[in-house]
Amino acid sequence: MTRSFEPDATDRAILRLIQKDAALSLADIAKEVGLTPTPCWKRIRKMEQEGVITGRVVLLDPEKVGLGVSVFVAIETGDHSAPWIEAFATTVAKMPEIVECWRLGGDVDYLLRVVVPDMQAFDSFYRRLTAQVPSLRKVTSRFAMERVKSTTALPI
Amino acid sequence: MTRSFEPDATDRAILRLIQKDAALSLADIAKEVGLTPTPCWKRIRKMEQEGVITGRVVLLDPEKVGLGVSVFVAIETGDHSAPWIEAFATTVAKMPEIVECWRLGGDVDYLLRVVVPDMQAFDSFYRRLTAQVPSLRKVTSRFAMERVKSTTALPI
DNA sequence: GTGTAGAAGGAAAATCTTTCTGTTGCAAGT
DNA sequence: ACTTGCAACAGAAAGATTTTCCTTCTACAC
Repeated sequence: MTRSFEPDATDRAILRLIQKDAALSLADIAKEVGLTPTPCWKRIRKMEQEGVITGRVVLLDPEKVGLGVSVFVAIETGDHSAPWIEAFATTVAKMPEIVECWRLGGDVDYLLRVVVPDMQAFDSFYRRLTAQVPSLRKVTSRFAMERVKSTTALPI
Repeated sequence: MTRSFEPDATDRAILRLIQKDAALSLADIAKEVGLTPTPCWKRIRKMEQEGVITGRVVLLDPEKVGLGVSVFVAIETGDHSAPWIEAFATTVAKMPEIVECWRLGGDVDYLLRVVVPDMQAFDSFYRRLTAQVPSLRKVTSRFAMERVKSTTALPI
């Protein structure tokens, strides 16, 4: 796979800035990277069109909105067929409590992060998950005690 | 812990929208939630001041910027003292490849997600991590094969 | 050398958004 | 019924984004 996009030092500088704070005005970004607003805007638009920038979002404090409990769920499946994988992905997509789902190599097949208000809500989620997904061989839930670090900024 | 902020249905509707797309104009948001731009803006500003909204960021496609490899690192430590915990948190904060770090309850003490360009870069990271952090009892790395789901939008 | 094409930057104007002002309407409490 | 407080609205001002057009620089051909 050859990369279609090769950001130069200025592109990277812009990305580093707006990965941290997308509310910066073009004037501010431009000043930081040593350009005027126009070429800066052109670079950002190009990166949006090429799909390098996939979106702009606001981040919320989970505690403040009553969603302070994160649980990691490690799943080992007994069925590795394509239809099972596809059905599982569909189920995952439909459950908003699942904010992350990764298919892994090795002993664990899937790792989920689930966000809920409290343990009771997690229990309710857990029942729904295990009821809907067949062929689960082993499901291990680990509760997060502390969010030591969590960033959306990639180390570019 | 009593929640200082109680969002009403309109606040939640606004948050659901801008969690998905923060580039929406106030006019668009207002139309969606059935308000005019001004009260809408006041609600958003209030939520920013109260810390409910912690930031606005752009999200990047990891593949497109050459950071397509995510690795989950599960850590069991032999030292559970406060100074060790603090030193570990400091080290984690300083390593930009670590995009997430959670302290867990149960058998695994910490779970990290590490983002790197390739396996070689992961090896380099791994060496640096194990060299800098003392008293690691067990470190298990699992490579992500597929990002089935990954969202910053909380199920509010 | 000279000419040309393409890429990247910049200035200024047009357009659109955000932010602020003052005002109105509604609901709860007296 | 009257006040009080909150949340909404309309419209204006301030500010940001987006467009247009122009200049510069480099690479390549003649």
